[in-house]
Amino acid sequence: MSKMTLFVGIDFSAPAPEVARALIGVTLLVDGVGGRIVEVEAYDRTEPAAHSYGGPTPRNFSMFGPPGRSYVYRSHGLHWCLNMACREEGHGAGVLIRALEPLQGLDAMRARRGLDDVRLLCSGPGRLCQALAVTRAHNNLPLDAPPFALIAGAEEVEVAVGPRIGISKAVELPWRFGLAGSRFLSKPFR
DNA sequence: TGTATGATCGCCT
DNA sequence: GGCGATCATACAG
Repeated sequence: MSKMTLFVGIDFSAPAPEVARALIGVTLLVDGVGGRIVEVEAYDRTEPAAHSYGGPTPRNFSMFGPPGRSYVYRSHGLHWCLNMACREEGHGAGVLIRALEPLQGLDAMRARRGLDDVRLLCSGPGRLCQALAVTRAHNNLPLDAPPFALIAGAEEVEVAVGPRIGISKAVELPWRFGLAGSRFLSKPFR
């Protein structure tokens, strides 16, 4: 495994579901603001719910570049969503970051979100990007260099698994992963 | 607690 | 021209 793809103990050249599971409990910061990752989803080119399904396009090209880079896209015309590219270069896979447990920069996040409730600051892919001020400017950047920072979790975590949310194809794949029992999930696991 | 709906943009067919 | 890897609000039960 290359040095470019291995940091915080995560090999981003591994398959998306493996990377997704490994990311639970890792702390993600953007310009020093962020928290612990509590919910993610895996996507892969071989499966029709993925943006990379069908090959590279102007929107999704960063999922086909080196693993360990960001893929940021706009959802429904108003929200930004953050992914981490994985698998080997050229494959087209990623992990969608769906929820964080806010830890650092609470005031900045509250101001950007326009609300006080910590539980609502980062409990959803669009919400978290608003709280961390992630936009198209953050697309296709290495995740182990500023403004991004990834910090390994200190303790073992129990990971819950279930079907992905908000998609209409490949609904049956159990590719949503979360920190079991966390109050900061976008939706509880059953 | 849940279902429905509008906002609003860019990519893909 | 249609359709989202969404969110906040509005209303029903």
